[in-house]
Amino acid sequence: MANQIASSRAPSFLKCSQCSLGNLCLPVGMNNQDMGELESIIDSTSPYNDDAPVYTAGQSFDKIFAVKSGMFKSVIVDSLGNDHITGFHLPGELFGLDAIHSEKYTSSAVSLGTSSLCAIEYKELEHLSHRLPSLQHQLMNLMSKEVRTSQSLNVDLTAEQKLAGFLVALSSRYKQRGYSETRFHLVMPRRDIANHLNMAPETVSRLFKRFANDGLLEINRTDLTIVNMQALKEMSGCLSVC
Amino acid sequence: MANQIASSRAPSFLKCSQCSLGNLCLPVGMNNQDMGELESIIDSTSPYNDDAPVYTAGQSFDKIFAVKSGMFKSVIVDSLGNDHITGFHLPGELFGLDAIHSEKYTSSAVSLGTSSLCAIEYKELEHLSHRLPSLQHQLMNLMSKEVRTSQSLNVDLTAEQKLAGFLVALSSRYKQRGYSETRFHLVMPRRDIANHLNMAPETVSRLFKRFANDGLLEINRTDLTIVNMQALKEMSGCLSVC
DNA sequence: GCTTTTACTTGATTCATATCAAGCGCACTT
DNA sequence: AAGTGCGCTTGATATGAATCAAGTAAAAGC
Repeated sequence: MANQIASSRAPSFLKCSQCSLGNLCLPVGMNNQDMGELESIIDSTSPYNDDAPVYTAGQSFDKIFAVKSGMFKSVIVDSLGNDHITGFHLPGELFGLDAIHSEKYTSSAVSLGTSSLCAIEYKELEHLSHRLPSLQHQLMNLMSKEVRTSQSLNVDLTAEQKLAGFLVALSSRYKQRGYSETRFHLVMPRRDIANHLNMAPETVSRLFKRFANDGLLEINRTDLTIVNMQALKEMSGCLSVC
Repeated sequence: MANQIASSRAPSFLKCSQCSLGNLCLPVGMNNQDMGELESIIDSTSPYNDDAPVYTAGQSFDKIFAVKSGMFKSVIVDSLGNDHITGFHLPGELFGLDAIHSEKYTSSAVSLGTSSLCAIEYKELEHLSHRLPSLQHQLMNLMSKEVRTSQSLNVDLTAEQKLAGFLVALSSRYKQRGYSETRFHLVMPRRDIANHLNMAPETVSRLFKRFANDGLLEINRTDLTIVNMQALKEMSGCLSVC
């Protein structure tokens, strides 16, 4: 299965113990018995179509979510109504964690293409993690990682560095999931990449062209092949990678 | 005590139960007995002088810290050696949480002026939070808040909006701590404000002048008075506030 | 008390990237 | 197969903020 091109096809796993994402997701470090307890509070949702919302900013917070297949994005809206994409979520990644401290979701989550989720009642998760140290440990690890990822996005970089870093980080996340690190589909439109990295879509387009001209990558619509990973890494300034 | 101007003078509290910051810090929601247990794993450190490091990026992670008095900043360094200030930490705030998921501190922490800290062995804190649900709850809340704060800093705003937002957020944090929300000292130099907000120090200087000319605030060296809070809030686009 | 340093201010110029404005091409419709 | 729409590309121009370059003023050192 490794090194196939990442797709948004949804395998219909039901149990954490049978899920191939266990080494990335909540069950990291858990024994079979604990995993059984975790499974008992997890709901599998029906698939989400392209652009389908999981929750909307302002709704009362109750669940966090783990991506089973496909991709989701988190979006915050400022007071002028401008969107900002705070992150893209790949299989095995959690989202909704930013809402814990408030009673409401502070961002909206939306599916990119067809995707599927596990839903976890946060109250139950919190309760269970009192009894399962390994679960609590992993939850803290994931939160800490999220803090760090957001922080490294704040660093002042050129458009070139930001896009290179984005691609390298995405590649690395696909690799962790058993997909090819050099060839994958860009599920999100250019507009979304641009928004997430705080640049104009035109800039993303121009940079892709330059990267291709310079032999760093080949790109055709959503089909991306990284040709010179090392150069991309160096260009990125190693913001969230290295 | 309320509404005095924030200073870096250090009150020498020893116990959480006697600390005025209990309503913001880790003990939120804890009963006296639980607080006693928490106190048993907390070390009070000797004061830090201006620019004194608490830890340096790369050091092995063992403790997280809570600010008792004064202010600290967290700094990450990219591969080119450029610093980036990820945050300023006021009394009652925790830092070091970004290091949990790795074995090492990923940022450096440095005192601004004379400041003091509580130090908490993370292993012990994690262990204790298995037994104290309220502690675990508050820890998750604080992490979640940190995620959200970092995310809102990523939103694409003009220099004007960013600086206005920074001042409004700082004001609100001082207010929570019982200090004046309209008048306080900017402990950090312009250079640090600029770095944190990804702008040039010259831009910060020019903006302060413009804000003063427009009657939004009065500023003299480090002494800041906010004259028109409403206008500043509106200008900020309500990034991390509202 | 004078010099030096450091932080900050102010003005002139440059530059990276946004914005504006067409145009292209693939996919979906009918 | 022609029409339509949307996402993307490409070029020309505008602009916000960085950089460069002095100059000022408060604090620190001698």
